[in-house]
Amino acid sequence: MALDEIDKKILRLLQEDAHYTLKDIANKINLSLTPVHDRVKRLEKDGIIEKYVTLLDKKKLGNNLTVYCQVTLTKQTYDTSEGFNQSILNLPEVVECNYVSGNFDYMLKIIIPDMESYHHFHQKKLSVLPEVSLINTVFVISEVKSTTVLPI
Amino acid sequence: MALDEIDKKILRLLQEDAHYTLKDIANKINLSLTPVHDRVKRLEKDGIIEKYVTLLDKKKLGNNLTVYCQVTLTKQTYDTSEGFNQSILNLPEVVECNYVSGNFDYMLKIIIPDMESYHHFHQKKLSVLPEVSLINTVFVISEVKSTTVLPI
DNA sequence: ACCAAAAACAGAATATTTTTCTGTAAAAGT
DNA sequence: ACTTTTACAGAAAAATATTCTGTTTTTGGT
Repeated sequence: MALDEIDKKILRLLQEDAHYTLKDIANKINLSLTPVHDRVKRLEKDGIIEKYVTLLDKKKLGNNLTVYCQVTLTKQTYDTSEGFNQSILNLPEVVECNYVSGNFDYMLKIIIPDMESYHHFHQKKLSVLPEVSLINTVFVISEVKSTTVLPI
Repeated sequence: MALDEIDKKILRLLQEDAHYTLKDIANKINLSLTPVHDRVKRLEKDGIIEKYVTLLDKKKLGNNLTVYCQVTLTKQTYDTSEGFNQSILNLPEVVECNYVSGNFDYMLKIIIPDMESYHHFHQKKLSVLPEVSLINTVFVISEVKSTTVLPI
């Protein structure tokens, strides 16, 4: 499962644009179609390549507000954690949720239309969860960088 | 540029899997190829569809540590901010960087192999930036949710 | 209400891309 | 040294995207 330099080149290209054709890639790395095809299939099978997705413009979809929620639970038990995790998975506004170290238990990233929708989300969806004790909100004022590209 | 229900169905599918074929989509929403093709092209032209990317498994690539960095700048001036922003764009470990409200100025998300690499990143790449005054690190213990899918 | 224009769609033809197949050369294992 | 495996190239086949033609529906204006 070790990646050689050719695998890395392929992954670097595909991370940037999932619509590069095999020919595009083959040309860029000076190979024929066959090895490129075989390697991509292997990378998919091995799960290095997780999936191909389409990224949409959140603002053009009307999502003009991004916030981080720092959530503290009522208890730090397994059951409490699991209950919270399950609830979060059903909330589409929550695009990231991580259990973290520090002064709070979870860091959430929320993408939502505006302050009014956030108010509603906060009051009716998040703070109502029985596991939630405290929510500290950090508002994003300006996005500097956002990438799905991992360094290889 | 208003999206009708058909556009939304197409976007919902493409968000999940950029490799759905036009035929796949056409079947799922009971249309022929032509309207699906035309709509996708329009959504691309209008920038609703931003790009198609490949998501890789960060752990299989050896990135076993995710951290949030809460950064405070030395000054809140425009020049300081811009200088910091530019530096961040060149750091591949930083996958998110947002200017935020609250007790600190920036929230960063860092994906990195291990604690040792984070130590190096913190000491040699982040804290050395002239605009940086304070760094508070929040370690991710466990990832609960991470999605590129926006609610439509 | 009527007409012209535009938009949305279906089906077929074409071009491009992916996938499979065949074979060769290099590398690895015994 | 020999076999097996791996990596690759080129070509054929299959699948997909793109373009073209034409019909129906919708829209906007009079």
